Amino acid sequence: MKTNKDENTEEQILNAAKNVFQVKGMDGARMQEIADKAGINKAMLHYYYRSKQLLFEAVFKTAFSLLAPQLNTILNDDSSIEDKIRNFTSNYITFISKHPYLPNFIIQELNRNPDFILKMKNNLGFPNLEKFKKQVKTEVEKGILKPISAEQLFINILALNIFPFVARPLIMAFTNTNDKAYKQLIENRKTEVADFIINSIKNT
Amino acid sequence: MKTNKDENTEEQILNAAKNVFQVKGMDGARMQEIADKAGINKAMLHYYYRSKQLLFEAVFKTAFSLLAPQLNTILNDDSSIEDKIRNFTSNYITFISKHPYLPNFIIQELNRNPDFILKMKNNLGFPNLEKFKKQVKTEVEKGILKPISAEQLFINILALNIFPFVARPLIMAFTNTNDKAYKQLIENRKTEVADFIINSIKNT
DNA sequence: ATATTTGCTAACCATATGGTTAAACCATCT
DNA sequence: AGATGGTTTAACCATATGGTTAGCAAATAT
Repeated sequence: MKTNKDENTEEQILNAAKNVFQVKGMDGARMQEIADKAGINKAMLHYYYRSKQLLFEAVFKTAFSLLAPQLNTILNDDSSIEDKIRNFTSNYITFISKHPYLPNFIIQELNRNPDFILKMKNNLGFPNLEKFKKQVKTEVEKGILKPISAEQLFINILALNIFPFVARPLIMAFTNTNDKAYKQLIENRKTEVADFIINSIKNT
Repeated sequence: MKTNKDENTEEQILNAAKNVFQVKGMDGARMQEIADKAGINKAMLHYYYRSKQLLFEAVFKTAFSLLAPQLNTILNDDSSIEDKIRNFTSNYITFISKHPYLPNFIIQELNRNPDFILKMKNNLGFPNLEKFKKQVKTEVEKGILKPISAEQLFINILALNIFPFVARPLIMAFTNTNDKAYKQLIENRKTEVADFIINSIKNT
């Protein structure tokens, strides 16, 4: 019996859980707080999701499945490496700006429990580097790009895009910026990061 | 009355606390586990450090004061930007390889409690960008470097060096590498990251 | 030698927390 | 109307957890 109201409750729980888990992590999150945010009784959490662990996994999976497609953009379309980098950098920073807790949440929880990613790997749509590797190799051979391994390039792209969100408090302290200035700094990166990468790898 | 034995106990606690806190974080750490690892009674933790919070702060401060001097290397010596980047990249990756939990610990806990860094900012030896900024400006004006803001360059350097340690489980999954292969990949970055950055910013 | 301070432990405490239960509620079907 | 079955709640439970206390042990001072 899936009335509207039922679906709402389940979704409300997931939403509240998303907020709490992403901000406080598995260990810091409290079932009571999730229930309060969802505006329901704590017992409902268990009615719908059985346990904290399962509720957490539901949140983690939706978070991860939000992030993965973004990566596939750069891996699986047919444009040139340069275009891919420009597109990805701009899109990704825009995307994360709307979900600023996402990368940190995923990275943190994977460090807490590295085996967790094995469950994700089986999912359809898990990022796969094969096409990207071939493409980098081809463009290097053609002399479009300077020699670089696809893995290292991929890591660099991720690092330059994701790190400013993950290490935000640290960087804000080092660079002496407030929220507004940091937002601007991130905004600038939408094009600067791509330029930075392409400057480095493109043959002239 | 600081006998050897006393100092040993206090240090043993700090050491055990370091291990537990760095792996499990403030929320995931248990006082009992710290006591067990230190081989002493739980009450001793409170005898020496009063509360979990204070013990945690002691750990955090030592961790942070281990990391900060590394950053000052790149900021405050007199070599050229290029040399700084080469030195820093190699040294930093070597250093972190010996303390792999450090960056993630600091980043995670700062996200949990951003105000925490204010306490650090007052410490002597807190990284300061002023000299680095001037130097970048000078080298850009001289035409040695392509135009880039010192802040963005600094963020890029940090990102490329630190991110592979922070996001290790994620990257291992994406690139399909095991522990050994990942270690090699990191090893290669000691020079490749510097090349990557310098390629990007140096005028030819 | 004795008193005193310091280091340490076992037992205990109050509270927080994830989870359960029994009963109430409410919509739908007969 | 009354039975049925999914949904929701208040009250409850067992355990984990940070923290405290009273007293012992050992070193230091007198």
